[in-house]
Amino acid sequence: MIEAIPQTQTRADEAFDCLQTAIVKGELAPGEKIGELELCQRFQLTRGPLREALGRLESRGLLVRRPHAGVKVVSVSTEELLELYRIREVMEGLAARQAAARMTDEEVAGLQATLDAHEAMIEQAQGQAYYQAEGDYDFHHRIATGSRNTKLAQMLLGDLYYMVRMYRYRLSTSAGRPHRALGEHRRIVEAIAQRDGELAEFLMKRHINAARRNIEQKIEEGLLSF
Amino acid sequence: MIEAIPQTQTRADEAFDCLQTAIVKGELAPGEKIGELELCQRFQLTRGPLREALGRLESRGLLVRRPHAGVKVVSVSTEELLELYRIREVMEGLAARQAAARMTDEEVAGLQATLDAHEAMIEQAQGQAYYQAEGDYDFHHRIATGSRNTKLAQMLLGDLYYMVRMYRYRLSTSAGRPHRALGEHRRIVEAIAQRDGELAEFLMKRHINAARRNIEQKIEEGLLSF
DNA sequence: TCAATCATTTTTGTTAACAATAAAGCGGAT
DNA sequence: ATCCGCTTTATTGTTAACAAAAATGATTGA
Repeated sequence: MIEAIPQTQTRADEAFDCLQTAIVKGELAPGEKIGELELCQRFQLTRGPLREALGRLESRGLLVRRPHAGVKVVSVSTEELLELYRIREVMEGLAARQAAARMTDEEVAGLQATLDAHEAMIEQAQGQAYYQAEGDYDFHHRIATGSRNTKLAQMLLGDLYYMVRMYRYRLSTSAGRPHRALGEHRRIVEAIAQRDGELAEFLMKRHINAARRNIEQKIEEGLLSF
Repeated sequence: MIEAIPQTQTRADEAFDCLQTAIVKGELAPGEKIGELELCQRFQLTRGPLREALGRLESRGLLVRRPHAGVKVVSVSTEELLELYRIREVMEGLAARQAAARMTDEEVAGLQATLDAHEAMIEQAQGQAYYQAEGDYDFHHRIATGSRNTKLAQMLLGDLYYMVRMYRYRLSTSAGRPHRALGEHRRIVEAIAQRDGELAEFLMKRHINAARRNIEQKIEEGLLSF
């Protein structure tokens, strides 16, 4: 009974994780036709589990698959990234509202703690992009789970966030504006702590809206062209 | 070139479709442990494609799968159905807003035509539940695609609507209130036709909110207990 | 020289046999 | 009699061989 969790990770699960991170990190070029055999020897597995993983990834929209024509990673555009942010705006607004009503006090405290850690990280490391992104991801992750809305959390954590991260890697869009984002995060947590769901929703929507406009601006400046 | 679309439907696709409809229609009981072999001979296919389809369905949250323990259809609760409507409210609100800005005039005309057909159907058939549900589905379907937001449409059409239909079958929740819903639909289309995105979003949110409260009321009356 | 058709070859889709794991049933001991 | 442990068994996970389809390349005709 040393093993508390049996959790026999199946090969298909491994394949799914490996491929997902590989796609998100851009190690697999978009549009590139990629063979199953190649993937097999690359990730050290056989075609059965691989195909199962491919099916899951296709279902999630990370790659497209034409019968007998192979798989290729989805092509991405800046327009689609902006559309993703529009979806995030309404969904995470809902998540914040429900989180304000349903999060336990302990969860709220944990949320504040992550913000403190995040602030220290920014000051110390001058806002290194990686930790910045990681902190941001942690924040939104906690609120999504805090909503206690199973399907909502599933859609955000399982679909949208992976998509956003993929686009960000592809377009090398660092989150930018670390201090300002942190301030917005603080206000959102404040509203949640006061159990003010409407305010939390409003602030979260404005927060994501600002992030989207920030990307739009960069595009106009030609910094994100590709 | 008689064949415009090659579309070699693969067996895994067939399996996916068959299983999805079977789950949605409630032909597979929730919680029931169901063997792969049983599914194979039931749908006349082998385990390879079947497993691929199972992976996709698991990824979409229609069934859960524990390693070596088999698959079972997700259990559902009225609370989760209400949560689905909360998600629909914000997502379809967004869809309506974007549809107002992006739908072509032809699409708007088509939307109005479906509403006319729907109205005729209701008067003639005294609002038979099936056609009622079908018309409702068609309406929301058109707006989702009309938003021109690829991921949004994918999430609504590929995930949420199947979920909602499954819950409705399980809880035998007929949509109810056909005339009132039709009127709400008309107002939404009106707003879209006038390219008033904000109004369309507001009306759509209120429409879905009303549907949710209708279900809540039925639950309180004990009509939906199970 | 270019185009079109046919054969080759690669790659995907499918199937069936094999291995591993967990559930279930049986037996013994307390 | 009940509980614990072991063995059995059935089901899942995996692998490799097989079949089919499409892309590629060469050859032949115009």
